[in-house]
Amino acid sequence: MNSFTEENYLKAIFKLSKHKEEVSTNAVADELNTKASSVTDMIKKLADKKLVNYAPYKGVNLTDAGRKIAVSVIRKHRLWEVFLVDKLKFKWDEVHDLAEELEHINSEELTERLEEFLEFPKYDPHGDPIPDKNGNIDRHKEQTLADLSINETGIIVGVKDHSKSYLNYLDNVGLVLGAEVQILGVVEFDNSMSISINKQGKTIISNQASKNLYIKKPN
Amino acid sequence: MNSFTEENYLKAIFKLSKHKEEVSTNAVADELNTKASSVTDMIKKLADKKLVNYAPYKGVNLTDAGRKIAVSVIRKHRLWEVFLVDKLKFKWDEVHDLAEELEHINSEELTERLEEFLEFPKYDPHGDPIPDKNGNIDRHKEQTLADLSINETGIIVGVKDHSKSYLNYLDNVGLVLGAEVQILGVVEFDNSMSISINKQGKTIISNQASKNLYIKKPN
DNA sequence: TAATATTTTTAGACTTATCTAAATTTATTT
DNA sequence: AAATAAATTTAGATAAGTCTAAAAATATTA
Ligand SMILES: [Mn+2]
Ligand SMILES: [Mn+2]
Ligand SMILES: [Mn+2]
Ligand SMILES: [Mn+2]
Repeated sequence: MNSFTEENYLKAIFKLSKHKEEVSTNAVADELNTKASSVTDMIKKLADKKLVNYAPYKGVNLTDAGRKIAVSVIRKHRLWEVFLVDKLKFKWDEVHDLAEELEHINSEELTERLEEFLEFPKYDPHGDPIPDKNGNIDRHKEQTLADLSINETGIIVGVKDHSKSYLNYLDNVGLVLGAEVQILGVVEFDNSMSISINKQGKTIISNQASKNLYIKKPN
Repeated sequence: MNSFTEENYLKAIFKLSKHKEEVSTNAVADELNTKASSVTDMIKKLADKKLVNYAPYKGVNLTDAGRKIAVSVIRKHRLWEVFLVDKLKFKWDEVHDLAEELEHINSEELTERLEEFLEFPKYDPHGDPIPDKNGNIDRHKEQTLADLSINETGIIVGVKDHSKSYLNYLDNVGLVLGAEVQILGVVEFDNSMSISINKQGKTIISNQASKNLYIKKPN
């Protein structure tokens, strides 16, 4: 068995691996709000357990065994978020911290029954794909609202930033999953956008806001 | 905030307090499968936090603050057990260990929404009363099946022993919550009983089995 | 009541995870 | 290629929780 802490390190390394093959000590320290020296210690332990490949000064990456654990923790995190939002009526900006704890309860039986109870959801409340029990994940489409040009339209399918403040802001302006957004104009100076939401009105959003919204082009 | 470990000690002391005002170091050690020396250490810490009253060699008991925490952990434990059985279709002998973990997730909001989602259950799957959010608990009726005499009838309302093997056995013979039991005979030698369950057939059960079943007399 | 047994506490050690400060290695500038 | 800067690792401490073995206190029994 692995401790909560070990699971959190594996999850952090997994997340950071999307951007770079080799993950640096400092990147992990930042992600987990801890110190580089603590990261070095933990990485050595994970390397002893063959959950990461590690060469001093060269960074880490996950072994297959490590990746399997990371994905299973992510699977549980996202399933619990669906439970909290769909069944307990939490809002999408309230569930992350609770899921951060629930994700460490290790019981295949529990996870599978929860998944069934939730009717096999494919995405969590933030639009992130839920890995299946074999560890397969839908690759996330990387197109954001900021990538669209004038007059183009997109459907919101996910958020990149999961912070309470961002999610709250999105709620307030109506930028929720499934909303249809059309670009009315882009300010060249700061890339802020003027948009319509579900063909309604005109809203100005910053580049900071638009580049954190995943969209898909409508069919 | 208190650690999982502290919460487990408080819960253990609460449970043992039902039988004796002052709880002994060894009793706690037994309950938690640990050593007396570890218990002494932890009790000192809990005393520093004013969660228990402690006099060396004299035993411990909970302060109001300590009791409040213990009851809130028990409340969460029992609510999660209801969730696991009612919603996820676990059997009553499968839920204890999972609830042991879930009970430590501290969020009033979560607990209250869960309780609402479950439609404010009064009892857990083993017939134990669920404390309300103010910490009030129904006093458990202390009458067991072993207390009945020939021809008397009782409805099963709870189990004292929560072990997998006992619960499993009860399932197999049909001694589940709500079952109506009538005493057909008692063997004086070992107090084993011959009973009918829901007016059906004749089953022999040991004193060990009958004294762990809580019953109420029918109206 | 004195001897013995039991219970409880203390002493000292170990593990996990963390930190600060110092040393080392790698990267970037001049 | 030195010198300087940045990143990373090591050294040494600390805190939580646990354990074994020994000491101290309490309870039992003769
Ligand atoms: Mn989340
Ligand atoms: Mn999410
Ligand atoms: Mn239980
Ligand atoms: Mn129970």
